[in-house]
Amino acid sequence: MSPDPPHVPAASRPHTGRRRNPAVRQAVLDRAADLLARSEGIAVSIDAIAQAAGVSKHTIYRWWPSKGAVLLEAVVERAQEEVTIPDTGALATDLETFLADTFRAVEREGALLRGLMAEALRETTAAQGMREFVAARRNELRALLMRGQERGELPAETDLELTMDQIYGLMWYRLLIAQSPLTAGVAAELTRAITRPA
Amino acid sequence: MSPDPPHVPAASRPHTGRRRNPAVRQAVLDRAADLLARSEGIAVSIDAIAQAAGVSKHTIYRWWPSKGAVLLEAVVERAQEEVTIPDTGALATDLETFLADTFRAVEREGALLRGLMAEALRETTAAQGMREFVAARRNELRALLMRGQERGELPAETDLELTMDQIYGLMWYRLLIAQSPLTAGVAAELTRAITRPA
DNA sequence: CCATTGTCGGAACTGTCAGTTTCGTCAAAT
DNA sequence: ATTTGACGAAACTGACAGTTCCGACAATGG
Repeated sequence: MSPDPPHVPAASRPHTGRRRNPAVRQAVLDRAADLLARSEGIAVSIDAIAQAAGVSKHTIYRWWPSKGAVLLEAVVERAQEEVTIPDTGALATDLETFLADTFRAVEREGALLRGLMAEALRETTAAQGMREFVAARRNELRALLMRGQERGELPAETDLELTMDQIYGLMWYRLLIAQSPLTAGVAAELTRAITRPA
Repeated sequence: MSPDPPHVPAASRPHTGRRRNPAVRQAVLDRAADLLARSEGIAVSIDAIAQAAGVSKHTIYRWWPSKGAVLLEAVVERAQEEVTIPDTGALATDLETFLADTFRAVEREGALLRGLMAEALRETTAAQGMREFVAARRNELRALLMRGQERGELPAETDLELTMDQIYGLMWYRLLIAQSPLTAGVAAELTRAITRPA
């Protein structure tokens, strides 16, 4: 997930030469996310990111293998502190809160996620990274659902993987295809549909 | 959906000059679909389609406004006769059959749909066309679900739009992101989840 | 038969963009 | 002071979408 420096100093010789400027990394990621979020539809070029960040293209390609990798890391960094995993003891409450938080974050960073998806569809490294990112998010949701299932709030025979596909599927579908909103109301309704008492 | 001829003959003067060669249209669409289905991951270029179809690029751009439009029409044409809408009188049976058929078609033309999605994410006309295509598919499913709802096989308060988002969402999610299979078993399980007795 | 209208292939062209390379500069560590 | 490596500037390559120009050819109307 983090950038892959091509010149890794050997363990024996700790370091020589000028050190990497951390401000560069941050500037690139921040401006990449900004540009992506702003320029709805139009693709964001590496040149544009470089110029906006006040950084040379060379430097970007020193630390990231491709444009997709930059976008991916920008998304991951933004998404990191967006959603907390609730644990109130009631599945319906936990799920609705989680979904509402997630949807809000997705609505805010929608253009960014669309741009990332576009990249993932034409570049293997971005696709791989995105699958890892998505898997991490799934793990959070799975834990939440399993707690509910263990408490008997969800039938034991419910296939959680399928349920998660329905949830995240709906989210991406609305984001990418239908372009319909992901409101708190949708979170509530979806929660009702999933936890519908048997 | 159909190509938009830039030189529409006026109604008063029926036609003059050489007529359009229908074989060209078919060759372009067929080879576009083939290339798209085959070249998993790598984008298909207009030059490649033109060469494979034995047609000049000029001719393609005479009849289609953009690459996305070509891909879209190729997909639509392939999808036209793939799925029939069952009406057996039992929602569970109808839905499972419909989903199994749909999933089989999607599995077969997965690369094609991914290519189309990539195009739709960076081009407005392709995105617009895809939304229309998707809406048409939704209408079929909606009719199927409504019949079941009227028979009381689905609670009256079930939001069909949300249900369809869950179904098509799962499909696209697996196709685009998870890259997990869409088997007949998934169709059965999803049907159970949707028609779960209250 | 012949002028007109429009289709088609070939090929050159423009513009954009990802990714590479070269060069010169500057900072940190020995 | 010398080495190692980070950085900017800028030129470059190659791919590709979309455009334009040309010349050939086919259908139609007179």
